[in-house]
Amino acid sequence: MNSDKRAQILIAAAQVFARQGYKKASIDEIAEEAGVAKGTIYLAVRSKTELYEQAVGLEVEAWLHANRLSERADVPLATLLEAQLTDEVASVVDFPLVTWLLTGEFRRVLPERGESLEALRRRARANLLELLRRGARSGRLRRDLDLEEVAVLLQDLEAATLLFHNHGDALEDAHFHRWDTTVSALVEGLDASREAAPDY
Amino acid sequence: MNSDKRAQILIAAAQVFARQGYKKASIDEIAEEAGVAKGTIYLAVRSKTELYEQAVGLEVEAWLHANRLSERADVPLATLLEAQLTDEVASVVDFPLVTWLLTGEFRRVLPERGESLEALRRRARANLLELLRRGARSGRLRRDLDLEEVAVLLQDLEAATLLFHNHGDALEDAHFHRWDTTVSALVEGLDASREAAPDY
Amino acid sequence: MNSDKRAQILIAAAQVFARQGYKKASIDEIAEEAGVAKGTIYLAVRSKTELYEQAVGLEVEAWLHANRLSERADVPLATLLEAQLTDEVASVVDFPLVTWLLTGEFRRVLPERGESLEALRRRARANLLELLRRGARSGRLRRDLDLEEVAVLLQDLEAATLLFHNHGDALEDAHFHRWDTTVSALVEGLDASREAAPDY
Amino acid sequence: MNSDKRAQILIAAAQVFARQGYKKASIDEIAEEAGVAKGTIYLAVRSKTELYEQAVGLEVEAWLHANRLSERADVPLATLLEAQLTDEVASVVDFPLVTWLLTGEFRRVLPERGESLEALRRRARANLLELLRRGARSGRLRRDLDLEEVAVLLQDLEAATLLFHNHGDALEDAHFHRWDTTVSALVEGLDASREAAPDY
DNA sequence: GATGAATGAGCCTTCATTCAT
DNA sequence: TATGAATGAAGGCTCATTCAT
Repeated sequence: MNSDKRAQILIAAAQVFARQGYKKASIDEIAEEAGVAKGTIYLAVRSKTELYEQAVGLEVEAWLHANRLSERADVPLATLLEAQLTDEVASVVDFPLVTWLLTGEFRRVLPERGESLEALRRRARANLLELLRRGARSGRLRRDLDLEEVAVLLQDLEAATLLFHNHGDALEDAHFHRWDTTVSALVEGLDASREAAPDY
Repeated sequence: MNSDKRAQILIAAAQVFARQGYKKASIDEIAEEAGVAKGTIYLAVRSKTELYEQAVGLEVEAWLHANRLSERADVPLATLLEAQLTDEVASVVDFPLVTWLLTGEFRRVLPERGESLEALRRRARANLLELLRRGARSGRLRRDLDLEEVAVLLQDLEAATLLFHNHGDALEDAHFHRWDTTVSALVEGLDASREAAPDY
Repeated sequence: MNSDKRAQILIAAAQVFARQGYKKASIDEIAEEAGVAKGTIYLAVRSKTELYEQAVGLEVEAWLHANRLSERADVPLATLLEAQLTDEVASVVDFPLVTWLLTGEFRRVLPERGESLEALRRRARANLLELLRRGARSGRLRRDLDLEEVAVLLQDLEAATLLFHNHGDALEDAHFHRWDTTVSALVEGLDASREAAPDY
Repeated sequence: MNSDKRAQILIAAAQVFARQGYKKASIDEIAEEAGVAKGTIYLAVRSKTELYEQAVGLEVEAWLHANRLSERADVPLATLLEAQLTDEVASVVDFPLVTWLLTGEFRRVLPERGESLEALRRRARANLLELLRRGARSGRLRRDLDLEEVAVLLQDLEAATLLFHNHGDALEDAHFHRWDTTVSALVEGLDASREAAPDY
């Protein structure tokens, strides 16, 4: 299986899954969207379940790449983090399956694949985690933080915000105002200078 | 069809729909959950579509009843509204189909039943609307407000908040802090003393 | 089970079977037509199959009674036979299940009840057979005839004619002209004076 | 869908429909008769309704082909027509669905497909109509005749006769005697020499 | 006896999956 | 490797039949 064709299938699958939902999406429609025969899909994946997982996985990678970290080192961590969070949330509209992953729709569709779900969510935190690690290496982060845990917290914040986004209504302005405040507060709370004083 | 048995079926349907999603839920599983035979389902409803609508409808009623208005008249409207919004949002975790209704999942599942969707959403605004009407009758609300429109706004606020709630995580505290602010601002904006001056 | 109610059910069944065909007719519709509950039907018969047989049986009896023989003895046998055939054929439009019985539709519906079919067809020949027997007793019939066989022949003639009747079209006039001829020829062929001469 | 397999399915369907009637015939039984899986049926047709129509259609074609016109030009039209009618009627015993079509059973089964019924009946008149047209071209037919209407008349005659045929019994001889007379009369009535004199 | 709610086998149809080409 | 015809399990729905009242 040529890698291009494989990607072509997964992209088509992502589009159809986004359009129809998991159950209603049919292999027939995905094959047509991809411009291949039905059987070819089963050369790329073993089942519809795996097709869904792979499609989500590919979209996560594309989303991560679209939001990959810049190498600029002269910008304060707080600014970088806030920009990263905002960009990831804003770009997710082009990656609907990432929304499903972050908001838990994925779990409802494939309840028996919780493990796969967690792996994908973890992967989706890669950029944030890397950013935190850089902050830690440069000493700008409180040293008592579990970076994984912080990344999870930030991802949950993204998830919640992303859900807001889906409701393009009058609340959005109010929400984005609060968004700034929240992110600022969080990022400030991570600052090295706030490190808990040892108990002595 | 005995009313109790009908309710029993609708409740079972609500559980299975909540667990599996609309498409994946099977009449067989719903019948087993309800402890009746498959055919019995069709004594209560005419189709799976109607079963879904009725199950959502019943859950809306139960949710409205769980959050029915008290008759206390000595409490300020702003306080009552804020409490009502908070209660409705907090209780929705026990009524997953209400979540689907408010967040638009319903529309994805039954796109051809938009009318039914709107009717159910309207019904789900009943408590808020009644509270606003009481406020209007007692002169504590700006008279130039379209109460229906205000109720829609509040319902949208609930929908967004409710999506937050689904992520029972560390963000909750931060969120509830913002919640207070938002509701307060909204309710204050409705106050009679802010009424637009007539144009003369 | 009161005999009137039983008849009421069988008559309703006959009407619905005539309207819908065997398979499409539902016990529900028959019960409603009869003005009884579904369960009551099963006090009268054991199954839909039996209901069909009984309904046909009742209609055969009603049809035989509507065409019962007069006692006039002074009329030539040929005239009586011709009148009897014509009357039976003409009256069958009010007894649609008799049509089904005679034309074999019955056999297609209940292939495993061929025996019952034959019994009903035999019963439906009762008037003709009795007329033939009277003719035989009064010596007006060739003595070498098997009366049962002759009755079958006449019944088949009825069946064919009856099928013609179902096509209320331009052929009818032509057909009735031939009908006279055919019946005359047949009846004349039965005349005692034509009895085959012994071979000696 | 291979054309042979499609025909195989339609032929099997025709057999089962002929055996069981439309309602009682099951897709399962048809699939088994055809030696294919149930799903394969739905590669050939979209529904049981269409399967029935196509099966009738195929049988009509096979019947028309079995009775296709010879090219002999030296035979009188009356003789050709009589032979054609006799052949078509005689051969219909091998095409039971054609019987259903001509006698109106089709209409009882699929009352909502009256249009399809008419199209099939029209198609089933193709040979007769072509023969009439040849007669018209060679001047052997009254010129004031609507050939379609004449074909309908002949088809109705076939339908009625065909019903006779279904009772392979002692009446047949008598019937065929009348058949000759009727067809002769009809065909003679079509003769060019009987053409109505113009009104002047 | 009479009722009709309840049952569940059986039907048509869909679609994920397989496999001969 | 790629195809798509073929498969058959599974699902929504109907309706003959049963049985508690």
